[in-house]
Amino acid sequence: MPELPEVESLRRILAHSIVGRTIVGASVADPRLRRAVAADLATSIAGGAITGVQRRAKYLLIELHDERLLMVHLGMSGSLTHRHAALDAAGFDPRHDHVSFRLDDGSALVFNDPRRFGLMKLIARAELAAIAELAAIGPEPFAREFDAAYLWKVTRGRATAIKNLLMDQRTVAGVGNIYASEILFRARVRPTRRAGKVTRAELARIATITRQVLREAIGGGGTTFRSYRDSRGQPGRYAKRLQVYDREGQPCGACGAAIRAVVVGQRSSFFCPKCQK
DNA sequence: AAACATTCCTGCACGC
DNA sequence: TGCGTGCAGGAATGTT
Repeated sequence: MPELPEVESLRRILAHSIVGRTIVGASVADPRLRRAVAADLATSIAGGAITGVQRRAKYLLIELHDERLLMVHLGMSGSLTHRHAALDAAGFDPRHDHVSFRLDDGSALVFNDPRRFGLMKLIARAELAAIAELAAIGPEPFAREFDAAYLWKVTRGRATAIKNLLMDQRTVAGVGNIYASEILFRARVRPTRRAGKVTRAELARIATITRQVLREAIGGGGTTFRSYRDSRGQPGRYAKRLQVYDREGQPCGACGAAIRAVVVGQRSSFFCPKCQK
């Protein structure tokens, strides 16, 4: 489910709700995620005081007082909800609540992931840069270095579709299937265009618009297409503002032509055949 | 019942 | 030949 805006929305909420709390205990009901949750996670994390919540690409990094970080990826269907015990025997999902952290105020932080494509592990801050999942990830879209010149450099000579490259985390961090279609629509570039053939002016638009779309989506609390919920169980409000994603056959808001769907790199993609070249 | 918000791995083709 | 890189396709899995 989550791309950068969803993870960032989650981060902002958690930064208010769990920083200052201490993890007093944890339990792993099912360790079988994308990679198995370490057997000692529950015992190792107990006593950890939460000092901050950061994000890198689509990874959430929960900082502990002892220079360790709990690294969480939500995969396709994961969620991290902050539950207040009194409210909530009802919200318990025995099938997919895989990992729970008990906090010192009686609340719980629960990782739920039906498809189990997610990831959860405890790492030392010092090894952050060397973590395999993060090492090859490209610049954050809001970083200075992500600009037209950078995109020019990484797209030249590349035969793959521009949408594939935009979704490749090595190119830029955090863009996934929904926002890639939205960005290319606003930049007026077809998702199928060979990356090496995209012009300098178009790349400049893509860089600017990537930031714009992601910023707006964060402002809307992210997009709920099917199942995304934030840590309070709320859906994102940005879905109603999507202009092409999942809108095959509907009129383009700019020109009225019917939105088309194509498969690019095995992912469904949407575009306006008239506005996007 | 086909499709799905992600990532990782494999195998093949190509160039030096 | 051998090696590195780019690219396509498949797999992991449960839900709607």
